[in-house]
Amino acid sequence: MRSVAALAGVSLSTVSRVFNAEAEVSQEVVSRVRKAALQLNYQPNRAASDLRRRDGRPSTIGLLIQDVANEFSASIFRAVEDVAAKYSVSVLASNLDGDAERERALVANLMARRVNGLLIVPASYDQSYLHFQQQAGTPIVFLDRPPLFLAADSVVCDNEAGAFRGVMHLAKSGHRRIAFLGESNAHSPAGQRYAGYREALRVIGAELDVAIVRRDVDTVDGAAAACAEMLSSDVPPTAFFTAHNRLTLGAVRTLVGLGLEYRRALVGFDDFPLFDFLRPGITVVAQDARTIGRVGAERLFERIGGDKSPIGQQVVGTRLIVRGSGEIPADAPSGRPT
Amino acid sequence: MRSVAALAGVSLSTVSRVFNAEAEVSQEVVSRVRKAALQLNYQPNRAASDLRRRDGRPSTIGLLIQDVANEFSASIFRAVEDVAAKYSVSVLASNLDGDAERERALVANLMARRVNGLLIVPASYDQSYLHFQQQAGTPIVFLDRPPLFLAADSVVCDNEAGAFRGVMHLAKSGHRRIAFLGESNAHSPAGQRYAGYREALRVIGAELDVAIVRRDVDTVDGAAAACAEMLSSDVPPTAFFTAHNRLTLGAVRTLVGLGLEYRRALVGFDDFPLFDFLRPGITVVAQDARTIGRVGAERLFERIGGDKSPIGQQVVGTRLIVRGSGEIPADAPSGRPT
DNA sequence: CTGAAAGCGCTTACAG
DNA sequence: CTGAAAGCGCTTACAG
Repeated sequence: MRSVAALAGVSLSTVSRVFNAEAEVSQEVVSRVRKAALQLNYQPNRAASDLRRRDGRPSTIGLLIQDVANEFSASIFRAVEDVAAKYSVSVLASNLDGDAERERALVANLMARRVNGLLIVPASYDQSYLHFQQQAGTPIVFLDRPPLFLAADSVVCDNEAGAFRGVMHLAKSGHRRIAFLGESNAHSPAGQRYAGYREALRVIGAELDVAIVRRDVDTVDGAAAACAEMLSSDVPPTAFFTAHNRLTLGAVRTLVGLGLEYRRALVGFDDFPLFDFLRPGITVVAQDARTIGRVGAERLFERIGGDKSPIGQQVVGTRLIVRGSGEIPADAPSGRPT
Repeated sequence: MRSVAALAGVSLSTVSRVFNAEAEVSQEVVSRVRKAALQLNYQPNRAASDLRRRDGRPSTIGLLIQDVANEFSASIFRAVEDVAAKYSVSVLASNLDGDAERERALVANLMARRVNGLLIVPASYDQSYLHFQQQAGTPIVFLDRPPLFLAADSVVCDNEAGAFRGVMHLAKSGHRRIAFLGESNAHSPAGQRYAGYREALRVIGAELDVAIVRRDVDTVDGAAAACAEMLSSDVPPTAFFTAHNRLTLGAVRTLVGLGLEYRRALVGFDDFPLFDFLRPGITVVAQDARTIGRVGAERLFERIGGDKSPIGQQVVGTRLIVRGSGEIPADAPSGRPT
């Protein structure tokens, strides 16, 4: 910048003005400076200019998600980036993989960078450590999971209501012996989905049988095994409710493997690509990650803009998508798989 | 920082030393400063420290991909972030959606931020504009597509060889009338995949029939329609080679819709979730986005580290995954669909 | 409309 | 081992 000023024969202030306000600088000088800048291949340094500017923040937000290789995380990222782009803000994104320590390290990093705001799908159980960052003036919005031990905005989907609806949908086809497969992470949405399952059982007056409830399944293989085990029991379930798309995949694999895909009903929480291409199509309670990301990002930008309204939780609805697997009747041929 | 120094009764230099080198500062002073920092809830400002440091770069790389909602882009992002995390470097990522203007704007933004390096899956046709940025000392590595009108490192998959292999695989089951569906973007990998297709036809001595070649299909619906049209012709193809997973989806939809999924062979380029769950499973030439991202990121960090070796292109192999759809014989019941 | 000066929050020789 | 001073590349009152 100094050399540009020298070459154009003006002061640093003037060069700065040319690259910002543009107003109150004469045409003649503007073109002289531009020419010099071009000749020297000058590029303004954003970091330096941010530093001197009012709040000294870099027009960047941080985004901490679980794993961008997941549909859900990827959709959130995409929606967030779209909103951020509208505000000419960049996104610094990282994957947590459920690692709470990594979360803390990345948050510290983002704070040292003075990001304008933070969007987070937390991996940690306790987010009270973020209180300092909030005090320091960094707005934080939680996605998918509400904060624990911290007052902050959040955007979640109606996990309990969605699960309830999914299980009631199975009951509508006559099912009363409905298995539950859920993730182990008790403080995650999995807990609420289980609550919805229990509530549905209560409403239809079905008994809760721990033999067909598994709340410690985290992988496709685990779900496939759990599903097979339940099916080989003396009183196998006539329907399955899987609380995560990964677990739905496992259940599908086992059902297809045993040739039972048209004999046992299945409703999954969370959609997945090609679920509509399978035969039968997989009936799901779909959550809208795109909307969760968009709404969360918009909330964040309101906060960044100075919005002081009370902290709140926004709930994004789920949608039951009927495709076949969830409408298989309870009186389809039963008994042990052959 | 100033108040920390005041509270601890030391100079700014000392505070700075405590938060960096840590060496040559007495234990007593260190603890005094730490205490003051804690009390004031002090957080160092990375931007300011970067500015004063040797190269003034923010330990950040830029990543421009097409659309993180795509499996391919997401896998690249994930691999790049993993490598960057190893180097304690953050990733600023944006989606281009094939928009060349957006690409230029985002590149300018990243350069103004003085990112340490740039990874790009270009949307533009001509990347000569990046020459300035290279001169300014920002290493650039291309992913998926080699640079045009610019000398830069790149990591691509063996598009032509992969397509060749996929088509040859179809020929092995007796097919000679093999349709091609490809994207319109001629300077993208689509062009090379088409070249592989043509080469395979040449090798097996089959004639190239433009009636069953479509190089302007970019959507699932478009592929489904093109596939249906070809099937309803007087001399329909006995097999399909689709040069993109989106197009493979369209072909599958049409084949299943017409009940022909076991009568026409199909090999697709690029895998997709659940292709292994479909019946028949979809045989694909899979590219390894994860490896492309990892290798590209590692190359970038070598360059950032000062590596001056000659610019080069690294080719990541593809893998033929046999699942059923590609092994359907040419003499399966043919004729017009009923 | 333009320039000289101070300063953003930090680091880095240079003294002591 | 510690401090005073200069400076990273820019912006912003304050004069003129």
